[in-house]
Amino acid sequence: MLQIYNSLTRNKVPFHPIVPNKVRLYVCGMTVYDYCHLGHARVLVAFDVVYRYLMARGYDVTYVRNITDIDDKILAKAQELGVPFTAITERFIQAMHEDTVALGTLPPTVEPRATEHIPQIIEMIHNLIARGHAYQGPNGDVYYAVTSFADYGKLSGKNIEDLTAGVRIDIDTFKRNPLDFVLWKTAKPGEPAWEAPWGLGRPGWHIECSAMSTHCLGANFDIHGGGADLQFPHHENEIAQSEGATGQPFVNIWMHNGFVRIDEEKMSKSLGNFFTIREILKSYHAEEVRYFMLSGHYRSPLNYTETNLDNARTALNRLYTAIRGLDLAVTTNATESELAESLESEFVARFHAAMEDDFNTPVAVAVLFDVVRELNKARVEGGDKSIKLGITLRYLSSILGLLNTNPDQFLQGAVSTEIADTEINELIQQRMQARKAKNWQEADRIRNRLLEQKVILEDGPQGTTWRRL
RNA sequence: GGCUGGGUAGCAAAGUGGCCAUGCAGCGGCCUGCAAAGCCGUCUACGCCGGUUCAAAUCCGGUCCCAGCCUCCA
Repeated sequence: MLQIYNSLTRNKVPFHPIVPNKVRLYVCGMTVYDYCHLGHARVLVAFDVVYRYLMARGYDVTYVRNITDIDDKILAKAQELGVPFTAITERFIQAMHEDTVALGTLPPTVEPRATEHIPQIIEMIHNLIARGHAYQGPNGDVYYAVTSFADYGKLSGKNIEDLTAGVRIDIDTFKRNPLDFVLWKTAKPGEPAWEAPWGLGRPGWHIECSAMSTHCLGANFDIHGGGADLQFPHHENEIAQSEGATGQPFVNIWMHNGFVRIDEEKMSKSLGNFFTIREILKSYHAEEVRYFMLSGHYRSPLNYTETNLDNARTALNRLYTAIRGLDLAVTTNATESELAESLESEFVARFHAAMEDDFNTPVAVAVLFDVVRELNKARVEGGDKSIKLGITLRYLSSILGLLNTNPDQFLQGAVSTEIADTEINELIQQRMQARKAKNWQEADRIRNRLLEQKVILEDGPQGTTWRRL
């Protein structure tokens, strides 16, 4: 039985989809005004694994991940560069897609954009006003009245009194309550704007997610995810908006992933201590980044260090080395039931037990290494058992989005420009001659020379193979 | 100040009452021309102080430290 930690109730709950066998999943995606950093990579990978695992369990999953393509920061950047805001969003949407492809994440079922859902946003604001949850201020902006929603604070464990006590004094406010937030923002001259009953303007940040999720998945759906920093106020406000507008319960399970940290501090744009995905990919294979993310539980903080990425590299090398040279063609795109005869059920069961416990990837990964040990032992003997273990390893890894590359390609792949494959092979040939002549000094000289180029040679019964460090 | 989480060996990271996590690194051995890879064995743990229990890293109380949210943020 799959158990998922629900941020709303702060405990693990058995997962029962609202519609049997169907899962509706919404994840807050990116605001596209800059390149994605490792923190974004973590959300992408964490929910990619949730998506993959739910599908592996046989669920028909609708995965919605939105794009925020209208927002103050986007407008600020457009102004700074003197270009239309769409030039900014187009550029960074494309960059984001490049990053998601590089990270090996599956594309979501739908990727809605705020600017393409203005009618739905307007309709929801209209409903909120009609139901007494929203009002138009003297400045023309439309606000959500937090005191009109009795459950406000239920997700983040806050209450209106405490929040009010700590609120900053905002002199030019047109809000009835300092905690009220903008649903519709009146456009200043020159700003992009859409027609609405309350005048030309644009949606506030929180309303778009309510409108898009409801539009794509219905008023009540199964799982809503995002980074832990979105829990308050963003997700709290989404609940207030959606439940206020529809009168129905909004989301059954809220999932929040932990942060990526640098020097024990949250990685974020505002702190300026971030690495973009594309920067990291200059030094590390995307799969190493993914392994690094999965080596910790999705709710725990994850400390970014080069040592940790290097550890991910050696760990992944061990996994790939285990299946190198095995003929596992049969596994391509097969489902678990199709593969049943080819899998070692004990490891499959342990893997599922780990994943069913709130997607416990560190334990699931540990199972992979147990498979590796058995596999390496079986390979000495040869025969069917090693194939079966290899298929098991690759199948289970695929659920985590790992080991999808050809092993030789991965182990010999260059991350940055280094010594060319042809030159490596030439040197290996030279060394082979030296070894035949038992000229060990020359053989070792060549091996050391390659090692300086971060190429490791492995002499086996079938000849010499190589891999990059 | 209010509210969440967390402190596990050299590093990373699970576990949550009694038995092995796991990966890397270290040490010893096997294998190898020597290595590498692999296999076998092995050493470093549960922040601190009390308590409950036959038994606690795991439960309870206290205490110290860390991170996050309360402002845009994945």
